[in-house]
Amino acid sequence: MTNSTADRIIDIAESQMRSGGYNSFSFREISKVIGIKSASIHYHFPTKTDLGVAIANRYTERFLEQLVLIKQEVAEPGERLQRYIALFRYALEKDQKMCLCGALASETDILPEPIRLETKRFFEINLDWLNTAVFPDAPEKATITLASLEGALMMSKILDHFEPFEQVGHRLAALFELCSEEKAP
Amino acid sequence: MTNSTADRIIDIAESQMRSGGYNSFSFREISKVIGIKSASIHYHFPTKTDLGVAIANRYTERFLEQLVLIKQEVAEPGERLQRYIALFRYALEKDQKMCLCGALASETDILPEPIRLETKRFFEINLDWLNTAVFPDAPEKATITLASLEGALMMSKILDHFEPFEQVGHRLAALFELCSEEKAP
DNA sequence: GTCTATAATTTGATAGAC
DNA sequence: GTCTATCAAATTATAGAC
Repeated sequence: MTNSTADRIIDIAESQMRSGGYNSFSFREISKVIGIKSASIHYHFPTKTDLGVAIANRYTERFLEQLVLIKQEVAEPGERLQRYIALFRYALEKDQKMCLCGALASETDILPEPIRLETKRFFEINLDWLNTAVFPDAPEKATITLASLEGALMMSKILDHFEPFEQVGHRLAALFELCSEEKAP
Repeated sequence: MTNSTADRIIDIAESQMRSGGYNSFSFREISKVIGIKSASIHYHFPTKTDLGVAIANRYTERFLEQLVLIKQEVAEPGERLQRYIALFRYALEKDQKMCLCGALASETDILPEPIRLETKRFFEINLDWLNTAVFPDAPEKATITLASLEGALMMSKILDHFEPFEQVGHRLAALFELCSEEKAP
């Protein structure tokens, strides 16, 4: 059994969005790839905003599934962090693309409101998870973890090399282990 | 004396690019804002790619000027880092926009080649500067500094709050001061 | 569910007058 | 340098047949 047409539409649109943002996917392009007419896409998703929300929602829900899985399978916070980093590494090395919500967050100002809210939700969910599952003590660590991973994807894409991402992943592990509890001046 | 038309074109296009990326600015929109016809813009910049390169180049050169200035005015690495962080804070709090090259790097795959290369140059220049002026000992720190600052802008934009950026800025300072020299397992 | 046909708008770009 | 006029292409979207 294969995917539904709606799923395939989301597949292709998501891929294009992760490459070039919200203004970089079109009904025509999607229709060419899957071999139907662009008018048919409107049957599944009446407007472009509707499709955009569906894409962001599926992406966030799938990501959340992985977060739940990690929490179930791994108890030790340091190893949970490694598994979390691996989610972003997968995006970079296998998909060779940005995190969808990272690509969208860079365009916050031009996103239709429903898509902006769904993108925001992705970041809130990730911060919540990091705060509870990895850094129960220091809330700022969740922020720098997510920020540096999103930035690392961006840098590895433009520099066309995995090294920036791996350096950040390595540093995050060190940050976790070595600076466990300190105070600022 | 006021700016030249070419400068004003770049001003507006840069602003739109920083809000929504490369596919988010158009000759028509620019022409409306500055009160000339879109055909006139082609006199200054024959193609959209030409304009895009000019925008990225001016942005990078201006940023580089600031980096040189910091190096001249401040000797202490920790204070240099504070001044560096302030460049990004300015982008967020005064312009209320992404770093131009951060917005473009997220769209690496769809950028015309000359724009991609100019964007890449921005990151290379920043890493070079951080490595020589702030972290002469540990090269990976430059990467996590730039990555987390770009990611912090992205997060503060989508979460619509300065807190993520300030948390990252605070953490970077702590990273600099407290984990000055350690080894990983 | 998918098609044809079409509308209305926007886009980057060019030719040539002034 | 800026204009008018125009173009070809791409965009989102709708109406209605099958």
